[in-house]
Amino acid sequence: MENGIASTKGEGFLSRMALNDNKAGMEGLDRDKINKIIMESSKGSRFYENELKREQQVNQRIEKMMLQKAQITEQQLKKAQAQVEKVASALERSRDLSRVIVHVDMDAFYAAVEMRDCPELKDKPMAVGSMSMLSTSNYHARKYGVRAAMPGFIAKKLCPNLVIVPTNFDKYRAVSDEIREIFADYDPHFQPLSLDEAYLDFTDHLDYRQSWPESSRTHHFRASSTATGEEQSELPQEALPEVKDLSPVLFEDSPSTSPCLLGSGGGGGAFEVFGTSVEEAVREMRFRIEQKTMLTASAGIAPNMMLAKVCSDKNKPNGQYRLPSTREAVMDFVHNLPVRKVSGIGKVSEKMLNALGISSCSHLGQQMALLSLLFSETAWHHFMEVSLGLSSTYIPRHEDRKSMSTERTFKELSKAEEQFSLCRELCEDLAEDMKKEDLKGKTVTLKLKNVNFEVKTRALTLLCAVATVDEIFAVAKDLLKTEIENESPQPLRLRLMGVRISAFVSSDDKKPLQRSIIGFLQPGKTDSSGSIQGMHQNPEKERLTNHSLQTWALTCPPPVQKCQKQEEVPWRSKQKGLEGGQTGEEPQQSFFQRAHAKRLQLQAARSSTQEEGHGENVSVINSIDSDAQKGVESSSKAHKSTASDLPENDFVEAQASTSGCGGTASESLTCPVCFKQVETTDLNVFNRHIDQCLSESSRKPNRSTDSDSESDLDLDIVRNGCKVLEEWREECEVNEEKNSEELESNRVDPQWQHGLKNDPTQTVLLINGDKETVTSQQPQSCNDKGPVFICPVCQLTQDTDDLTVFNHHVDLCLNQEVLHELGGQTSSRINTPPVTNSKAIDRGHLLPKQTSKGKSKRKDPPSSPPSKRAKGFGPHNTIDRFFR
DNA sequence: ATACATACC
DNA sequence: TACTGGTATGTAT
Repeated sequence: MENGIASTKGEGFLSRMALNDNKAGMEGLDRDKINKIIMESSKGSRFYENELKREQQVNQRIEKMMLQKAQITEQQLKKAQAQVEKVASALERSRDLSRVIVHVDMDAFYAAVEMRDCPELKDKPMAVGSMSMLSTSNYHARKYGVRAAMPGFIAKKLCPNLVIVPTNFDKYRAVSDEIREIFADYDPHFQPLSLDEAYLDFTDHLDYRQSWPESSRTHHFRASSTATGEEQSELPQEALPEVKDLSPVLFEDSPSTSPCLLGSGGGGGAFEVFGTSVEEAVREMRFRIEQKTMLTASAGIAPNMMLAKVCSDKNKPNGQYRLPSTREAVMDFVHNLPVRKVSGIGKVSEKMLNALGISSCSHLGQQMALLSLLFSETAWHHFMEVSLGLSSTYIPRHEDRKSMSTERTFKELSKAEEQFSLCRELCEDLAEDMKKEDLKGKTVTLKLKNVNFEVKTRALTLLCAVATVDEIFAVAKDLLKTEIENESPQPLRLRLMGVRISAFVSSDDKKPLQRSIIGFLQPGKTDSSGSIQGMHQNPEKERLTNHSLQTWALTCPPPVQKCQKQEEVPWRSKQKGLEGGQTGEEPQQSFFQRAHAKRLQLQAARSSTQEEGHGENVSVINSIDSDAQKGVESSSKAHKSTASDLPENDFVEAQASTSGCGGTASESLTCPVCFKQVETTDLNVFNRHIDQCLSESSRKPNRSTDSDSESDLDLDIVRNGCKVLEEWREECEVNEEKNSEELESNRVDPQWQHGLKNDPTQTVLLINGDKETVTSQQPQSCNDKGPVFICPVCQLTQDTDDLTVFNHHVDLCLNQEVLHELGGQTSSRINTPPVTNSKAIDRGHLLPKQTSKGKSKRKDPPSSPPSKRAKGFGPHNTIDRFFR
């Protein structure tokens, strides 16, 4: 079993350091010679030593795997084989070849832009970046082995004439905007992967295109001026003044050249009419990109994303490749495809697979049984898909960002003081960025890399979302301080520091962020793949859902929200808007948080009408945002004794304690699914109960939603929230009585706070205002004198106080609405192959698809646009059923 | 919830 | 002299 270890690649080179030549433009290089230079340049460096260490870790992993492999019995293998075959056939049944997915990728993007803007560079080997690191290189340089992610100084050794141009991101961004405009003409929902890359679903475009007149498929060669903004979308058919076949950045040795350039000639008014086929459409798109930016792009056309991506590489640069939409062609294509070509399978995975004798996708298929025994479910399912040439056929809309960070590498930094001030700078930058996107997050992570390249991350999750410099720094500083202390008396010898913030909740607390089931039904796009592929994510979501519930039950109420504005009537929120409301960022919030927010809004709305009675409460509610903070601030002062400067802050753990509403008091917990009291305080017991409830409810009849994405909140409340909140309220009321006198002190209870004194303006990170807020206003929510349920769909008051009955009514309403809506727009895409693997759902984990590709972890939606999968809600699987 | 590793551009 | 920076996700604890 030692075999695979170092021998796999034949060389003694560290696999992680060796040249990675599986890139366009790097075929047939003298790898050995190049690797030798790379090694010589690196050997002995701290970087190298660290790589060595990491390589050994990987080797150990492999060793372990091989040991495991050696212990597998025929029996097990056989059994695994059966299992694998089952999954394979289910996957096979789900194969969807009906979509036309295109992956477009600009050729040597940054380098090409620089070459375009500085013709001097055109015939020279050049790269963009610095002596320390290159972002990309032109094709000329690639012949020397110079490529992206290689440090410039090594590149220089490989190619002494290499010209290194500093990056100019603003420029690339501008170009990126230009090409994205073009992308949008072919798929308004295209998904950018980076500045120069995107996935597009051409299916719809092609439908329309069939009936387009030639004039709409005619495109002119650009006038020699600079790229114009709009260009010729559809209309222009008349010759433009002067047109020339400007030939942008060509790659001298590029294998192919844009055909359209050849026939054009230099006369005035040259244009080209493109056909109606996919290839023509894609060629047209590439043509337009070239005319507009003087840069070339390559594209891949295939029935799914993974394949499209591989295809775009095939005829790069300045080429395209189409993989026919037949199972035959796909299997054939995949047969000899090296696993490393697949996005998501990187150095390490490749090496592990290699150790098992797997290098191509066909091997992958042959070894599935073994793989299923050696890898996680997620992993082997992914391998399985790869081997079958399957992946998502649905291009997820751009998802909201999940984190934001900034990090910096520098010359060794060992003085604590400097480290703190650097940390502060990073926080300033980060806060600025956060502000730009109007975000707030609850988790702050500090990243440190020492001079030996060892990386460490330290995170802390707060109860309240933060966004300002002071808030972020307060946390980061403490994290840093802890690390410094841990190391002392040695100093931390840092070479990099970074700060990240995640666990976003929207900054003005009104946006839900976590769409629930309704998100599944967004109009516009519907995944026709459905079935198994669609299910991949569901189990995962089930888990998440479950998890949110669990978490909720035992933690404090969500942060205080802005109470006014927004709809007065919860149910009435936004209506439709295929793209509308949910586009931007909607950080995440659990269903309960949203429910809570809604509730506050309700109260606020109410308060404005029925003054008094709860006058005080009202004022509390209305001033929460501004006042609660101050209140806490001042209290915190009282509590926090002395202020301190940078390094010496108290570090108060900001762990959420148990049970909601501040108390630890409750003897029983309310199940958010069945609404029953569960007589326990044991989290595990309670969780088990919820699990059970969830799996039961998931077996029940269907439900669904309308196609909007945010009215779901309202729905959630109706469905589960009210009752839950009510009980919750009751619980709180009890607690309130017990605690009302302690509220003040609770506010500053160290447990809830994480303060900072450093600066003059004391910053308070954790505010426990929710508690008071919630408790003090409880007595209303869903009803005062008995529940009044208004159906969020038909808007009619329902004459029942039985939640179950009410929910049933809503279900019916929704089903009708959804059917109506779907029938009206995408009837053709609702037909998804029927794959029912309720097992998967119940298991909560089976087939947790992860479209590999670090980026595309996106799980495809079950049968319709994903946008956001439900997290704060249980049974989405019923939705699946509904749509299958 | 954390920490660390992998991956991608 | 010199081996990035930003984001997401998977795995393990």
